[in-house]
Amino acid sequence: MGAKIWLRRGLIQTKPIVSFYGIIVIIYSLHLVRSISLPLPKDSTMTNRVRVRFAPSPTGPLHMGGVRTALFNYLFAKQHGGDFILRIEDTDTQRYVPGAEEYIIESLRWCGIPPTEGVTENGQMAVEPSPQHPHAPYRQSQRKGLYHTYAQQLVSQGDAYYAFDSPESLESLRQEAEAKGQAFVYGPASRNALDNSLGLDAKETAKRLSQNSPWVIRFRIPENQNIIFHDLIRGEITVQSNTLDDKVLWKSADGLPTYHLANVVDDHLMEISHVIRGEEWLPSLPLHILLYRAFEWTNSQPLFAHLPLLLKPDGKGKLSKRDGDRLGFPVFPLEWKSPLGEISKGYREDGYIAQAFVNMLALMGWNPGTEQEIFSLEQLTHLFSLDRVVKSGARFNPEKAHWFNQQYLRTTDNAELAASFANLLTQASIPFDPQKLPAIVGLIKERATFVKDFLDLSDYFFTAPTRYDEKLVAKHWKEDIPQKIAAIQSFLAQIEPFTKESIEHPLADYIQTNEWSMGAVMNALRLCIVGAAKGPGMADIMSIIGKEETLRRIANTPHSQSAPAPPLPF
RNA sequence: GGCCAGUUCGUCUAACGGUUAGGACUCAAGAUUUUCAUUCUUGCAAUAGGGGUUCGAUUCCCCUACUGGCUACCA
Repeated sequence: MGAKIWLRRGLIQTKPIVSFYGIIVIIYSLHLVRSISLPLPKDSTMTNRVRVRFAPSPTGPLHMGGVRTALFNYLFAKQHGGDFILRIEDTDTQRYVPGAEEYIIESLRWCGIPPTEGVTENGQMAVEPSPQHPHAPYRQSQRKGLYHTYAQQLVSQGDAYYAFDSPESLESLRQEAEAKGQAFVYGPASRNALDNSLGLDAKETAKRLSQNSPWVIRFRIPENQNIIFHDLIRGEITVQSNTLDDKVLWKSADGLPTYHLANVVDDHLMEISHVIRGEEWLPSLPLHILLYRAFEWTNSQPLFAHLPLLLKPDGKGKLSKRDGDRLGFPVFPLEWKSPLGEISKGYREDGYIAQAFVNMLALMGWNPGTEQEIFSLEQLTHLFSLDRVVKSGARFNPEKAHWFNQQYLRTTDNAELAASFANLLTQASIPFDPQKLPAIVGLIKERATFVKDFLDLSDYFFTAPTRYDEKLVAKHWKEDIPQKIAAIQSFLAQIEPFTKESIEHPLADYIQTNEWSMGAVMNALRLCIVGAAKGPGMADIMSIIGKEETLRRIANTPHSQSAPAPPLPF
């Protein structure tokens, strides 16, 4: 436990703590005599620079869970003055989706968490190594040759072998086992009876390989070992090697490595210090640990942290694209058009402020231990800690997402909001005075969650009411009202200049000196000007729409001049 | 089925052996306000169950239940 924390500290400090590591090594060896215990602490000669990577697969748009993983990587890197690398894991040629890579890059950019390495300024993946991008290329499909060498190395060391079993034969073995209520495992217990190079001599294997028969390379899981490893979030985990299977490292289908091989090789070559990824990878960690060991890279092996998953708002399982469609909230940061033309909502297009989205994501599975909930990216960078990442999955709550946006909206500058509101008004063909927009926005933004709410919240600033809320009419348009409104009309006509200050108190005084009910008169006036029970103070509204428009609206209110007024025809 | 991880209000979470178990979202009530909203106050609401260890367990250990992930020539 303590060691876990110390290990982390050791890594992120710049001063050498050789003797300290020495102690840890001794403790380890005493403790785990017959077990493989990894990771061992870093070799003190290596650089202690924090280097993390976000390594998505371009099989579709980046899910908000993926964005959160990227965010945590970004925060961790920034906090330690390290590097945040984007690596594209496109070794699955079957599921590759054009445009997904660009989408990922654009999403990170929108969220304000762009990678510092792997992507050049124009948003393209760096292909040629450069001082800024020393490990290019960062697309695994372009690193193919590299992996082959390492796969061969494992075979020649005896840590991996060629397997010739057809997918069909494996499938039937699986079904057989399933029929008996068991699970088929291609591993220590079964591999000797299967069609692979373990039972063949070198000549025979070479012959089989040259015969053009399809082959894969499988990792040879060692037998009867307790594999003990550490996760920065979950602590120590032990797995019995016999329960693992001999995973395919090299595919015959497309002649590319699988995730497991490519991932370990690249993390090593790219000098990754911490692997921060989703919990779905936890079951593969023992395999990865074994791979580091086989390559004898344990001294520079990264530390691992597996993040809890994001769960559906209701029901069972992890958050998926369908939940968004079903419940009406975005699951993706940006809108996505699939190659088939299917459109998925995005937070950006739905009107979310990027920082609100990021803030919400940061608090899913992490918290600083205080009661503060609103954080700038800057603050998050200072406060973030893997120690405070929660272990259990977090159910996503769309309502809380609204709340975050509401919080950010009200602190956003009026001029900035006015600019996006102006676009909205133009689209809706509503004429407006750009000069007045910031003031209007300032009056209504506390009532809104999104900029798009402004439309309904402020319609009366741009157009006179055409309908009058019936309930309000019944409640506030009493028999004596038309007379009083007519009097107020005359009173307002005398006010010059027509500003909030010149209206507010004089009007209140006028009403009071007449010994009228403030509520009754003001509500009736609101009915004339707004047509509904909404909006800021009447003086605010009237000063913005101007004297002329104010008087016109009063005059145009049905029955405002006649007295007594019949309650119809509103 | 097997393996791994998890389990505190409806939801997100705090409390790293001693608290009237705290906060936030949602919901409800009240106050303020010329309306709506904001704001403020209050309320509803939780330690999965069972065993241990301990003076004392949400916290440590074990069992059970449940939840999630993985179990592909996908990542």
